[in-house]
Amino acid sequence: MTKRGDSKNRTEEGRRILLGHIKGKGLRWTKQRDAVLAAFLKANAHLSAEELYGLARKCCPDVGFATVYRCMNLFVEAGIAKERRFNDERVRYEPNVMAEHHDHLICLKCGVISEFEDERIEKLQELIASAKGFKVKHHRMELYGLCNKCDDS
Amino acid sequence: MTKRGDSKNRTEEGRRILLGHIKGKGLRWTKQRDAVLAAFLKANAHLSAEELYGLARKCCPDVGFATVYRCMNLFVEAGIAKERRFNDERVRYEPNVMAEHHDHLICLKCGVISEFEDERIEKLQELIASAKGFKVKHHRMELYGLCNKCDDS
DNA sequence: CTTACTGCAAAATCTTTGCATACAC
DNA sequence: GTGTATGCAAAGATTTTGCAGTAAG
Repeated sequence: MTKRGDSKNRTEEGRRILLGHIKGKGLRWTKQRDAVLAAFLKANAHLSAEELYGLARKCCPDVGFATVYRCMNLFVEAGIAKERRFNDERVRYEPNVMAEHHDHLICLKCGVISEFEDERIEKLQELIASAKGFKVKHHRMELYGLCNKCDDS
Repeated sequence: MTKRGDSKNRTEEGRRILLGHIKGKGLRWTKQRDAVLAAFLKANAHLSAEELYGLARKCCPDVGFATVYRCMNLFVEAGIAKERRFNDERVRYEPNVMAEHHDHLICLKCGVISEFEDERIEKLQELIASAKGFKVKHHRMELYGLCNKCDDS
């Protein structure tokens, strides 16, 4: 069992949080939202809107592109998704359920995205920022390079 | 005098490098390229294509938008400019002449972009990456927060 | 029944490209 | 002269929005 919890737990927790957000705001639960949510949480990856559109349509063919975007914006608002943009490409969405803060390693060849967390980095950032009179709210740290597999070949 | 050299030196060096690149490839030196280059190097900031367009037109009114983009792509190719995209906004260009590697602090309120360099960060990155079997090629580290001025108000 | 949600297509935004003309070399 | 560079407008790519119909509560 990973730090993040298994896929089943995450999916249940994600649905619970989203339902709370929806009820609290007088919004509605629809089969499209369910399809996009399921695709999003099951994958546990950094998917683009296009990829989510493809996945969601597998179980609910009448999902439109706009709905995927509207869903993802809703999920971000509800706190269960985070937007990421690596390598200046399109936005990708990352599940934010039962997840700790982390940064990313991106393989330039195969595109695999790996996550890491390092307390020393967090502390150094505070140090550097305060030396410049900045108060850090959030940060972004991405390491681009070659993963084990791609470096060999 | 800063680490980066003063604006005059940087401009001369940038022009020298670009001219070398242009001659080497059989390209041509035009007044538009000169105008965009001058605007870009004089500002020494993180400007968008739109901002560069505005500046370049001041001394050369017949510069088009497409030319600004074409120029900036050429400058990146020649190695005198770097593309940056903060906060998922549009691309901004940063002079890369007589400049050391550095990372950025971005104020969320006033948008000011400050640069910093820290050897400890670089070393930690290598450490973290190699623990994951990654070989780092480049990285991106951005701290978002409030600068001195904006935190007070 | 009320009004939020949807799909579609059109718009917005940023960047690149095609084309005929202008101009370095 | 030859071929690169330019401006313009049109096309691309990604994301958002307007609208009339659909459906959740």
